[in-house]
Amino acid sequence: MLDLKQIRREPEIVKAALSRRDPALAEEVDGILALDSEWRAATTSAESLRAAQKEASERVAAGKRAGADVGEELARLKETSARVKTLAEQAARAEQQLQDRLARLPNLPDPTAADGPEDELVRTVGEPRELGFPARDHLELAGPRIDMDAGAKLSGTRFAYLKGELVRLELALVSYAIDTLSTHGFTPVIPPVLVRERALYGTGFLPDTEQQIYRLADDDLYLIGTSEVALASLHDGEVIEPQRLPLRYAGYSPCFRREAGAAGKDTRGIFRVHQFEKVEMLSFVAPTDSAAEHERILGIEEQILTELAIPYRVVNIAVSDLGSSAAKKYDCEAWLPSQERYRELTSCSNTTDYQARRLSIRTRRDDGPGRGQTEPVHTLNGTAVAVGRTMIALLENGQQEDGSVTLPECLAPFGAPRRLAPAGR
RNA sequence: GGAGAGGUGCCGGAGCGGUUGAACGGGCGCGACUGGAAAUCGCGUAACGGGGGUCAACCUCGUUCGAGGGUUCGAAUCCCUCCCUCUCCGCCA
Repeated sequence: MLDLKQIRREPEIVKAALSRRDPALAEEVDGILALDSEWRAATTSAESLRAAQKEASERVAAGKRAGADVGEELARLKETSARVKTLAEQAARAEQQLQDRLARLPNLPDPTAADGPEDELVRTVGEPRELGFPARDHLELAGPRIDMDAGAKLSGTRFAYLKGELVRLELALVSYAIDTLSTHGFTPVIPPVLVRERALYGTGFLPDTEQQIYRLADDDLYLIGTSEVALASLHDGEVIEPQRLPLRYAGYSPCFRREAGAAGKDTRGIFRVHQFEKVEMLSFVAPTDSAAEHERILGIEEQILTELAIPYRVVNIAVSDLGSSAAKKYDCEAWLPSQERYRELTSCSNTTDYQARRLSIRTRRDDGPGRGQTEPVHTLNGTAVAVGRTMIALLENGQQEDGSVTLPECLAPFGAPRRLAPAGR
């Protein structure tokens, strides 16, 4: 949610910023401003009449106590009451419309977010290995340890069974990620994965990406597509005193995505599936600190990729591709030998005050003008390890000519095998 | 799932339908007293929204007693729906 006061104060700046995403948004801002003045006019008249009503009401109460006849005043008040009701309804309707439109505006892009239309390459790290033999993809390397047929039979397309050593590898990746994040000050969290609408609205996934989200029809609950939803909601409605910031959480959860509209895309293997495990970072920081925190989170993602010996590159996502809540986003893309290109593995976003305003998560300004006043915190999120895709990258980059896979040393202490045997036929 | 109890400010805890934004107590902050402290006394102690303002301080109006509706001139107080907490029974990893 954008700050309505900012839209009033500097509409041209807001329009210019939103136009970077989509020129049509500037008009939307004008529409919102018109609704805003309508709402404020209605509110002012409703409230001043209500003030008069309250005052008269007190006179009635005083008169009754004194034993006076208040019949006439009561009749007048009855009429006032009806008018107040009408005016209040008008104001409420205007406010509802305003809020609905406002809620659909995406976040203002950060000035340093890439202009697009292409993402901007930030850096490339690590050299793709010269294999010297034809690359196998992750399904060939995994063999029966990834069972797509059984997954499809059980649950449909884009579901998989993971078996044997790959389960050990998955658990090790998760432990390794949690361990690494702990050293960076992130508190491990296992959140609920079924949430109410508010959590999705608050994080900006609704009304924006409705078609991506699984809903339980009978219970008014949704399956989260990322633990970001649950973690950002952890402080829903709170005022966090500035000395408690930053607050950092490492969420571990399964993630569920409908992948509607992705038909025919990445259909092979577990690159794009309806359910996967992920360890996610989420930070709540003072507004002045979010840019630095964003780089910090990116740094942790890069540390993990480096330790896992996965060649990758970092891109600054083009404004037109930003999700509605992000002001700026980096993706880390891993080299996949079988596709001979870089594919998205992790991602981190600075959502500034967009989610915090919707979820009413505030802190207090601790100096300067307006000291002691509450203002929304900034929230940021980033992938530590998206297990399925990380596994793909490990398999493909660690593959040997005989079809075996060498796995990185850093996972061994967490129970991962050092080597995967070639897939049996 | 069945039966019952309950949700009030930072906390505890009152509250005949009418000066209750909310008694009383505690906590916290400031001040007085003190060499300093304790004790004591005094003052203060919300969020959100509208309007005004030298757009800071501040002033003013409104909303908020789990949430949303309703009754009423007037609701923390009455009615309905939902959410949450606790106790007992049932079921269960």
